[in-house]
Amino acid sequence: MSRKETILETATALFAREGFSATPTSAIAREAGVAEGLVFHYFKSKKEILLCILEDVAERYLSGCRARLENCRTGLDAVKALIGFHFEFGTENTDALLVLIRDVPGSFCQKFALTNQNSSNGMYKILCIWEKCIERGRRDGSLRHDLSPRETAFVIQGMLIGISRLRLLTSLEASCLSTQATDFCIRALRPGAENEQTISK
Amino acid sequence: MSRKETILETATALFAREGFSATPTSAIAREAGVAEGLVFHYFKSKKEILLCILEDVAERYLSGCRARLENCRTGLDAVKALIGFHFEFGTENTDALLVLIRDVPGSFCQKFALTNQNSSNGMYKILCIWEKCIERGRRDGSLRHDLSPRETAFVIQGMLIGISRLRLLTSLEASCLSTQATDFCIRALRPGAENEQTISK
DNA sequence: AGTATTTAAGTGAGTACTCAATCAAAAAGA
DNA sequence: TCTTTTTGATTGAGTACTCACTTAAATACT
Repeated sequence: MSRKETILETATALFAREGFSATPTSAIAREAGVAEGLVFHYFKSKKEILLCILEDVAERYLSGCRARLENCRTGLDAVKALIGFHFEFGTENTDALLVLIRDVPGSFCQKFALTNQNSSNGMYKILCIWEKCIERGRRDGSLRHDLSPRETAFVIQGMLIGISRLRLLTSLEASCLSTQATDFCIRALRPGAENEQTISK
Repeated sequence: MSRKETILETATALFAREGFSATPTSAIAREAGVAEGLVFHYFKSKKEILLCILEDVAERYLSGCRARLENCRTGLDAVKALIGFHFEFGTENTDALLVLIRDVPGSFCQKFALTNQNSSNGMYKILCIWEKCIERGRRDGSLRHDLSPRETAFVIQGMLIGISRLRLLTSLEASCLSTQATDFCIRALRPGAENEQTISK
């Protein structure tokens, strides 16, 4: 592993544990076993380290989602595949995910906000993937046809990140959570009794 | 409004916007229109300000939940009431909620972790409230009887905070989200087709 | 030799927090 | 009632320290 990679990985672990602002670059260098100057040789600023971590994790998450979608016959299959992948990814990338959960709502709000539907925005891309899944399921009949794709996508995405967040804060075992969350979603999305569906409040 | 309250409110707004670690006490004092020393007259440390904010919001959320539960006949009613309250609370307390979402996973992890099921822990108390709702709904038949209360509570709580988080990051209108989330949950929790329920993956 | 990597020793701005000193108003004493 | 004492609110300059980042020299590689 290159020095640069070592620095990135150390920073990821520290940002996950202490948060971005509370982690000094001196600590990153110390933990990585390099001089502090080297950190600034590879990254022009501390913020760039964070952006690098976030870009990396977003890209891996996105490509993982796309890979899982390839063998899906129906929209329902796709939903199951994406949820399964989400929790798999979460258990294998706890640190990176924690950084995302902790520090994205940070001073980077403008940059990452979904309001500017910048196509370079990872979160927005994932929302679109979910949206397409819902639409597909509606068409092929594997999901309820009274779902509104955009809002449903929003609910699911919020739910998945929220559950991961809660899990990371409580260190509950994930295996069970993944199936519970999947079942929960499937029941909410699968066709059936669409007319009783007006009573929300 | 007393000076102390002014300081607390200013700190809440700044922590929500910039994050705890990235907000200097000097900024709190400046924005609140007081001398920096006064901040430390009322709070013995910067961290104590954060704890004060978090305790306050947790307490208000909890008492709000309890109040809403009083007029509920069934478990299903309770679920609807709690979800409705969650989003109401979120729109009226965006700043405090943002602080919670941003800075609870912070250096306070031990303090707030659900693993130590400290009864003074707000998050744990809310989880318990949800658990009781599920159990109640199972008994009175308004919710599926194959739900496992603890895990379902976990999924719902994660979902609610996750959706709020996503909303705060994207400033989407909340009214629609509340009903969407409620419908989603109701469909997942309401009795019906319990035997098809084995196929999670 | 010459280029790329790595280091140690800075630098100055900014940090949380302290403290001695005012000031106004309440409490106590006459 | 009028003075004296005490109290708590408030200030802002000061302290010790940490921060992100720089620089110039040393080391390793080719």
